[in-house]
Amino acid sequence: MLDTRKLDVLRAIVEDYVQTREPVGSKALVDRHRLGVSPATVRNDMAALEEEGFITQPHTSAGRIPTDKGYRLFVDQLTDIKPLSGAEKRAIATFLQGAVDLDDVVHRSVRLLAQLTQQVAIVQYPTLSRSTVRHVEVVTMTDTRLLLVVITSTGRVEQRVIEMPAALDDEVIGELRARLNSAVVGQPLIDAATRVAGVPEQFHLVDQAVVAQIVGIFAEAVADNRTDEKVAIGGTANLVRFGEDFDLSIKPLLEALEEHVVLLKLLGEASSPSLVTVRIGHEVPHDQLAATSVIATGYGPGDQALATLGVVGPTRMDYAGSMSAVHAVARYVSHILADA
Amino acid sequence: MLDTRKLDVLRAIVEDYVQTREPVGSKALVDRHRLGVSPATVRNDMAALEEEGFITQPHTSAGRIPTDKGYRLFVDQLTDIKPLSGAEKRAIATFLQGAVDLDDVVHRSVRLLAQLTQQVAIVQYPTLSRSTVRHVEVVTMTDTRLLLVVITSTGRVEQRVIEMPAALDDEVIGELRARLNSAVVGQPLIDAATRVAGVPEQFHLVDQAVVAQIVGIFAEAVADNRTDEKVAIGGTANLVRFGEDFDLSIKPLLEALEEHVVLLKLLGEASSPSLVTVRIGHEVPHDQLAATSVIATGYGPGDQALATLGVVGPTRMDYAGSMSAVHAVARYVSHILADA
DNA sequence: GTTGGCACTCTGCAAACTGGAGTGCCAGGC
DNA sequence: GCCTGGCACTCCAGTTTGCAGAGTGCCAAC
Repeated sequence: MLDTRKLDVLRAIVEDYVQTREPVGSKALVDRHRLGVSPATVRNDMAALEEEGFITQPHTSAGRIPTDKGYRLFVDQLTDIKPLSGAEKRAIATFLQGAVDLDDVVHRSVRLLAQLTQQVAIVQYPTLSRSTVRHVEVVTMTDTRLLLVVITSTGRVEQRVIEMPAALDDEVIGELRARLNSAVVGQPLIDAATRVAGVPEQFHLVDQAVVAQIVGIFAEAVADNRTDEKVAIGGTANLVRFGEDFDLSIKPLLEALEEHVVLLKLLGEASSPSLVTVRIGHEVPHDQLAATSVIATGYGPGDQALATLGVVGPTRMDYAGSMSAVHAVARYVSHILADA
Repeated sequence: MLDTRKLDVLRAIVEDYVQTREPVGSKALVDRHRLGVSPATVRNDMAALEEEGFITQPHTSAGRIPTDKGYRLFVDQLTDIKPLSGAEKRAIATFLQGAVDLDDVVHRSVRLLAQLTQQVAIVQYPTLSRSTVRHVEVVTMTDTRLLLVVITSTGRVEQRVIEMPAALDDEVIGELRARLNSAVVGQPLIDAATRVAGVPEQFHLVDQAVVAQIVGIFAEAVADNRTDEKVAIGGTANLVRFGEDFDLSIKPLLEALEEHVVLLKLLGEASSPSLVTVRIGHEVPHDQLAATSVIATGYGPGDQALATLGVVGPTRMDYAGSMSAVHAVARYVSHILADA
């Protein structure tokens, strides 16, 4: 039904349309590509492709543009993840190498991704749920105020200020620190809340009430997955191009970028870093973004997917280039996290 | 030269133009405002105002629009910071009250500000330079890897991973922790680097080299004012309105929002929270943003200005409302920081 | 100093027009 | 049987033209 020439024609249409942003006609196609046939033949192929729903005409007597289905076929069969050039790889490596902490890694990644793809880039912070506790610190601020700091294996730091109903001895606080640490260090964060449940009863009766309260807040802070919603965004200036090139209104996208919950839904489940997910147009789980595509993949130390990163752009985008950029950045970030 | 009626006319022009987004003519003015004179008289006043450079005509036989100079006069003399309603105040208070840590305070503030003003909101994180050290924590991660955590009086947490050339005894690390803390706790962060200079020589000769290296990185991290550039941005979706209502291209603004250094220049020096700064059009220190205005003020515990927050919008904006919102949010945030 | 009137200017919008690009189809050729 | 050149047809996009409306500046009268 679709012989190789028709596939070639589809590929040519996608490539031209991505580049020129204009419906592409049969003549322009044979001029720009060595198809070896005449415009009339191409027209017949186009009619077949349109019949199958891979391309469409904005109006009679206009050129063709790919449909979402056409992009899908293009992505699935007609394009490979092209490896980046050595120079590009080196640029990525050196750019990310300089990061001093997790925040820095995330921010550098998002900038890099935005610059490489010329799209809007999104990087989710590594989820806390699958990381382990590295250290718990209890700091006295005033008599009745403590600061609880939890450091995780991915380098994230959670902190919480606690008001106590009564002062605690420095000694007791030292003991609390020790017991909390021995209860949870090395354990998955997700288990931490239950692991500390027994801590208060290890204390003197007089201190138990206060300790129980502190431990309660600790458990709460640790169970709180609000922080899983944390994301960094970059390349919003590229949105302007979307609006210009494109009839696409950038309003829904800007709104989505403000709503981190929505964003995370766009990025989708964290997949393996070696697997790049592409969602095209209506496949994106948000009605108002039917004209945008999302390219995403997971990342994390040792290839376990802790979080997702990716780019968002118009359906008419350079899929091959963006996919390889996303893939490469995810690999390097994973690498760095494994080191740190 | 400018009698009160002319000033009234200017005020009316600004108000109408802000609301309707269209050049305002003499007839429309007398219809919408009780000026008590005829259109012809208003026309004479308009001619005078134009002569003085407060208003201008986009083209002959169009209505007038305020110039930057006109807005300036309006802001300086014709408008007062109108107090917010009780309901608004309560909304601000409850919305900010729920914050659990500094990050949360900043993010809530920026959202709130964006929502109140319907502009793009910017909140700078409290500068580290003027805050004091509350606690230093040294955490062993592996034999040759330490995590240094510095907690400041404004609730910010700085962390740095350190690779050591050789392992250190737990005892030595404990001593290091104690000596670092006693050297800098309660001291201004800005002095911390010099205050720890003498720490290494207090150690056994065998450990001095390694300790010196750690202290060096500590000093570096603390002196690093890279973190002063940290800002949160909200309400970017409101940019769409700017583009629509307005011939203003949002591109330079989006670019500025990506460049935190530029942003901070826009916000300007942190002023007292009771003093709201307004920069109008060409007064904004960025050529490409000649059609935008910035309203900013400082905030910080006890009215010492640690950082700046504000909004950015088209020169044609609701100055009175935005100024009061900026003022109110700065006050509440300062209040919360003083508490925490 | 204020007002009503009047001639003039300029935009913004709609309708009409035209050139060009692209298609579909068909008959002829390899 | 598939490919090709030719041709009539369609539709958009950009331009021109015309017109109504809004606003101004100026002047003479109050």
